[in-house]
Amino acid sequence: MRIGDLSARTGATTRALRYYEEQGLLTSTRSAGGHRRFTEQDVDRVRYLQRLYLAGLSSQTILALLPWCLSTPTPDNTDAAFARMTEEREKLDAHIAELSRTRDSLDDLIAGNRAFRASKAW
Amino acid sequence: MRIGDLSARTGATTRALRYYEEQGLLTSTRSAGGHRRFTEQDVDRVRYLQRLYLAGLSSQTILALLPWCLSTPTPDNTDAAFARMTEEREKLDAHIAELSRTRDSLDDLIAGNRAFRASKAW
DNA sequence: CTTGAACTTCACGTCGGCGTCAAATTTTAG
DNA sequence: CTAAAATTTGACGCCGACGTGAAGTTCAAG
Repeated sequence: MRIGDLSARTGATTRALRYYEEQGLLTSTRSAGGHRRFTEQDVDRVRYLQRLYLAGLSSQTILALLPWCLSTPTPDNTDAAFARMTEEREKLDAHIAELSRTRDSLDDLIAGNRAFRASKAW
Repeated sequence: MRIGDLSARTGATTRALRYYEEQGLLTSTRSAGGHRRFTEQDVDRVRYLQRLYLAGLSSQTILALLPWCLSTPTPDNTDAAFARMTEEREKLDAHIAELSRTRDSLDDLIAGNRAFRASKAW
C-alpha cells in the first residue's frame, strides 16, 4: 500500500503519516525507488495513533507506550511499560479532573447569566 | 498601583500583564513618564482573567465574554455571551468525554499487563 | 544628584503537530 | 515511450501564551 492509500483509508494526511514515521510511531519498507510501502496492519496502527493523539497524548508519550502495545511482552519492557502507563493514567486523570472543574466554573457563569436573564423582562 | 505591584498581588508576571493589555483584556492609565497605572479593581480583574485562562479559554474567547462579565449587560451582548459560553461548555464536555474514553482504553491496557504479569512467575 | 530598581518597547525563542510550497524523482496510465 | 500523477526530502510557516533578553527611560530612596 502506498502512502496516499493509507492516507485515504485513515483520514490522516500524507504529511501526518510521514511525521508519524519520523517520530518512530510508524515504520515502512521502501520500494526500489524509495517510496514507502505500508501494510494492512498499518491502517489499524494509524487509527490507533489517531485515537491516542485525540486523547491528548504527545508523540513522546505514545512512543513510550507503543512498544508494549504492539509487540510481544518481555519481562523488561513489561515492567517499564506498566510504570509508564500507570503514570500516564494518573496524568490523564488529573487532566480530566481539571477540565471538569473548568466546566463547573463555566457552568457557574452560565447559571449566573441565565438567572440574570430570567430576572429581566427584556 | 504599578505593574510590579499588580504582578505581586495576582501572581501574574509583568510580561503576562502587558500581554493581557495588548489583547485588550486589561486597561491602564499612564504616568507622565509612560509607566502603567492600575487600580484596585484591576486586581480582581486579573484574578478573574486567570480563572478563565485556567479554564482553558483562549484570549479571543475571553475577549468575547468579557464585555458581558464586566460591564452592564445589555440584551445584545447577553445573548451573544450566553451562546458563546454554552458553546464552550459543549466543547469542553466533548473533550472530557474523549479523554475519559482514552483513560478507559488505557485502563484496559494496564489490566492486560497486570494479568500477564500475574500469569508469569518471573 | 546619584544610584539602582522598576519600568518601557522591541523582538526573537519555545513547543507540537502538522500545513504548505518547491524541486527532484518514481510510478502508472495510455 | 511519454505525459501525468504520486511520492520523495527539505525547510519554512503557524498558533498561543507568554519567557527571555536587550537597550534605553523613569522613578524612589539616600
